[in-house]
Amino acid sequence: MDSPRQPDRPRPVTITDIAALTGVAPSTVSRALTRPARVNQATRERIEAAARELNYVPNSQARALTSGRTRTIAVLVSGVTNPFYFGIIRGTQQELKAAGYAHLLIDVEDSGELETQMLHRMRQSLDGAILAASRLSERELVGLAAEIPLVTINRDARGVPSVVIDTPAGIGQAVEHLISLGHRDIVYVSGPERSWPNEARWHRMRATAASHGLQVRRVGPFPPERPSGTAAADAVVNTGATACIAFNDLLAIGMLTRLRDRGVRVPEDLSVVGCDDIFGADFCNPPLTTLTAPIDQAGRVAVAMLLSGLAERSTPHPPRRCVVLPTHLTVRESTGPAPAGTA
Amino acid sequence: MDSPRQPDRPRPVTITDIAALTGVAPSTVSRALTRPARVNQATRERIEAAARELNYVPNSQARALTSGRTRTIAVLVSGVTNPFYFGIIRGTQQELKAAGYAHLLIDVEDSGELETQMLHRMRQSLDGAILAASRLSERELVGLAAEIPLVTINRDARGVPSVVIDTPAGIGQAVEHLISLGHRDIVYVSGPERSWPNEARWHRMRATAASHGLQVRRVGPFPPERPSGTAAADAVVNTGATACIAFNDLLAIGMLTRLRDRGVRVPEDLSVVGCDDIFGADFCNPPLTTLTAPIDQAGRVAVAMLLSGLAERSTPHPPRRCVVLPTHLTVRESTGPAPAGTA
DNA sequence: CAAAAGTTGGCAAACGATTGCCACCAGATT
DNA sequence: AATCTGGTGGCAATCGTTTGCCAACTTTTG
Repeated sequence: MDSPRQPDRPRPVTITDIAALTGVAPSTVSRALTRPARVNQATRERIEAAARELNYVPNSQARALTSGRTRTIAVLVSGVTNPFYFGIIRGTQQELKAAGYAHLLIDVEDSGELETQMLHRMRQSLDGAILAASRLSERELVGLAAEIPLVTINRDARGVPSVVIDTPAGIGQAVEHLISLGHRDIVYVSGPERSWPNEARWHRMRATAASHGLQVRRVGPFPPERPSGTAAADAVVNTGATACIAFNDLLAIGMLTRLRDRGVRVPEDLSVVGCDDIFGADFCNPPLTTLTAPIDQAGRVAVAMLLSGLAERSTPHPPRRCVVLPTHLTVRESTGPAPAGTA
Repeated sequence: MDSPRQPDRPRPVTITDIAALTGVAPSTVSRALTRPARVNQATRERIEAAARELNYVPNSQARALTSGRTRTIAVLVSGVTNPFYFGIIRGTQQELKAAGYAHLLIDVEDSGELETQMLHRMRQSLDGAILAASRLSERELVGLAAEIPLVTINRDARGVPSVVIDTPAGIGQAVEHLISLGHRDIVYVSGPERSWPNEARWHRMRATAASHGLQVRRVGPFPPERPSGTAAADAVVNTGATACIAFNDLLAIGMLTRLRDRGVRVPEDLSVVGCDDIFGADFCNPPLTTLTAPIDQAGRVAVAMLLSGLAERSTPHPPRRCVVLPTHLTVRESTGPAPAGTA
């Protein structure tokens, strides 16, 4: 084990080197650098100077070994294809960088298996994890949360801190918007059936419609991707409805493309509402009326919650928290008055 | 240091636990798990069974400490806002996951400072890094490459392996396309002046035009973001040109929005070409003619190069490689015949 | 002035794994 | 029968850092 590293790459500087240079013990160097109050100011300054001079960088693996903390947080997303997650990634990245944590990105590709497995395997290298759009059951989630500090996004599970974007509330606004435009026949274009937000959106839509004495229908489920918009659009056209709310913008944008190809005019013949207000929702054709969600903020808040939870460890029972972020309806050009004939 | 970890979180299983359970020495367990040929088959099977039973997961920090390898690769992007990097992130993520490496995401926000600093600080926790869109000078780049294995994307520096997307070749195609449509006055909408691809695109555009006896102009520089499209559009309109090629799609899409607001018809009054074919280029209004770049593939190839370089370490001089990925022009609806009056 | 209290620094034992070296034991070779 | 060889397994050092404990010294206090 003389030199497992490259011959051309110099051995990194260690606290022992600094100790040798300043004539103190390695332990003193360690303390000077991590608990400044623990050593004499003069000694500390000598050590700091030497560290700077040698261009010392602490070895985080070695540090993690004793301290148990790695200053690394994993962010699990399901499919890096979906622009929705870019907000999450951006938000978490910002906040983690600011706090001096590393950002480990994991794509679990919609697989609960992969999700559990990855988290389990990496739990020793992580201080915590953010689960954006978990496919896990409540039981699995709680089990994992016992292994490693967790915060979920858009997935409410008892006992696991979470950030949820209140799209359902926005759905209420969207339904009111459509009803006020004279629509009486509105369908929901469903996303993945086992997705928590999907069900929440559908329930709220039904409830709001019911409070106006209307019934709503549902088509799908469709994978929440652009290509599925084709089938979704066709399905909606077949229902004869005058308006629809899609599970997310990706699906809605896909539908827009198909409707245009079929010669169905939006919003004259059919009004379309999306969810999330992702990149592109404002410049598609026509610009999409959608539920604007504070996606970046969700990522930032999730990180903040996770880190604050890490700080106040070993309290009797960690304060279970759930932050709800509001959404609002952004009206653009994909919604309009109901066609006259059907009023 | 009795128990630095949480009281409620059980101490993870170590090779010592397995050793105790099977009655062998820890070193034997280590060998059974990492060099199966080195131990007797019977012993190995007992150890493997025990490991499985105890649900053993090796501690990667400890492993890294002796081996020097962390199985972690950093991906540096400049601004997670730019959809171009979505592709890079996706591509690298896929390939890294397949190879069993962790994906550390770092946003360096267009700052060369941050880039060097981050890489320098993390070099001991990384097996290598992928630099997408580096702002570093050639000298800095070569210096860093001596510290840690590097592969750059779209940044050609002598001695540093790189993947470059051959957008300049595509620019040639785009210019031919515009000339064949009758355009004689084409301007380049410049991105950041110190960006390597920006200069490469501009040079190729000028060269291609020159070979047809045409001169081209240049406006900018503009930050390669959507909002800058407003200023860019105004600048192009002022030139009186009939066609333009923008540094990237983000800028082009921003221009489209502005042109529409100003009542400038695309492509009737002005043809617009973008670069990259990012998410959204196909559904904006009008759909954008652009240079389709294999972005994901660039990420995948970069990872493959980096990892293969890692494997064949300690060869006298690492084979300097540079992979060039082709692009092609995707014609959509933002380009058309030059206006009659100007022909 | 002695005892108590507070500072400051060093020793050495962890953390969990890897690995060079050696010892032991078969079986093969001479 | 003595030696060699190859296959197995253990010992102990090592990676770089942290931290409990103690010793030495300084300062305060009664």
